[in-house]
Amino acid sequence: MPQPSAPRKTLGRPPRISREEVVTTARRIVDSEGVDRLTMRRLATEIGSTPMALYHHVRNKEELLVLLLDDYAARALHRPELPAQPRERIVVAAAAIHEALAACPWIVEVLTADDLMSASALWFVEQIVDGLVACGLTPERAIQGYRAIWYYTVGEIVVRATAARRRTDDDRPTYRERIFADLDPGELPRLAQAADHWAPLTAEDTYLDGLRAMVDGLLAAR
Amino acid sequence: MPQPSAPRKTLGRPPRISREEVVTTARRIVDSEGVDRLTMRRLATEIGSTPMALYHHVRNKEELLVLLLDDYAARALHRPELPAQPRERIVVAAAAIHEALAACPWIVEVLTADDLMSASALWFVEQIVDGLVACGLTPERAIQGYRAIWYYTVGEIVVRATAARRRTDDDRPTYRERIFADLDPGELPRLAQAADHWAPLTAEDTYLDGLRAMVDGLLAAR
DNA sequence: GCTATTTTCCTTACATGTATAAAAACTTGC
DNA sequence: GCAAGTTTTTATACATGTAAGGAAAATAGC
Repeated sequence: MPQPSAPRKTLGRPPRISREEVVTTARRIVDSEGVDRLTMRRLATEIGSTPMALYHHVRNKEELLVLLLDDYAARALHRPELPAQPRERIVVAAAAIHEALAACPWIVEVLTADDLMSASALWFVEQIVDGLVACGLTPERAIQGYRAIWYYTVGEIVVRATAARRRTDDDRPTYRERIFADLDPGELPRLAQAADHWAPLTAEDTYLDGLRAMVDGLLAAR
Repeated sequence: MPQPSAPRKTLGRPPRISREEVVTTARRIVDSEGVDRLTMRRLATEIGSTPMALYHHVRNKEELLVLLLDDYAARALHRPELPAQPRERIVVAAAAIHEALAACPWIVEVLTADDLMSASALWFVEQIVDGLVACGLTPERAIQGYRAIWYYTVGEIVVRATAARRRTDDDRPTYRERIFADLDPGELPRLAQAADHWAPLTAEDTYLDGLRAMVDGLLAAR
């Protein structure tokens, strides 16, 4: 792993490829052919090297994907005009992150990363935390609040993306469908009643509603 | 794939293993040696068969894991005494699901399943939806509310589990640590201020706080 | 120039999920 | 009993991530 700060005149065999080149090439593959086509071998040949050489610049494939997400965030996250009102500021900042991530289908495998992803997302995090503080939360509470929002956001994206993947994967009846088919209306009346319109309901995009609810709830807890 | 309803006197070569046997054996392996040791080959030899034979009883490994989760939920989800007050009922039901899932570390890979997982969890879902309706939400809103809670719950578990995995994987400095190390307090004051106690804060278990906030917010939206 | 050291790269090998195609073990219709 | 059809099982093969160990290419000390 190359040291970030190497003031020395470089010792050892000089590298022929760089971490940046690896990431850039990976990005090109993902952009043009989808994340499924990104294999270490493919990337290696594309870059004119061997698979194992990549592992000197990237810890493993997962780290490569995190770096890609990072790179993507830096390009896709444009800072919007934020409303002055703190509560709205929180909502808009979170929604901006959500929108960028949701537009990036391959992201799911990485999204489970620890909190705040890339450096370029930090500004949004700052806005959210600051908004929560401006609404009267203590700094600790504000951070916890941000995390709650982040959990909700990740959950929404991951669940929806997986559901979508499963749907295209296959056309046999889903587990869900079979379960809903034989619901006992005596024991589970609400679900039985909802059985028919469950699918359309879950297809709706209600991220914003949930987000607002979460923010309202966080602020009401003052 | 065996038909659920096969009234006929069974046609074709009689099966030597059953889906149930596959799941049961898989469960034994996971329970005793962890989910990492569950490979299709290992499972096959354990069961006295060949890897590809399993694929006649289970669509693929992911489905096997879903079935395992199902099985786990059926055993681990005990219906608690629910409070009479609807708001508290929602919280307790959701917390019960969360507790069971969080106690099951291998679950993450499956947790991204479409909404409501196993049949045995449906009762909890019913309680949540019913509680929301009892608090005045329309049935549609109640289902959306349940889904928001589910997203939050999945996000919490997935993010925390992945963070934990990454931590044990490696002891090199995290991405997060490096980012926090050089925060610009001018641009990101809240984060810079929080940099030191970010790690302990994120280690805290605040699921319940976020859950209450979400529920409060959902109910306030009436 | 020569050896030691350091860093990067390459070769080989393995475990894994699973696609494909053929074989095996049945029932049914004749 | 035999051909056709159906379902399960097996054998073989491939793509993938990556571990292990050695080769290559540079610098540093002599």
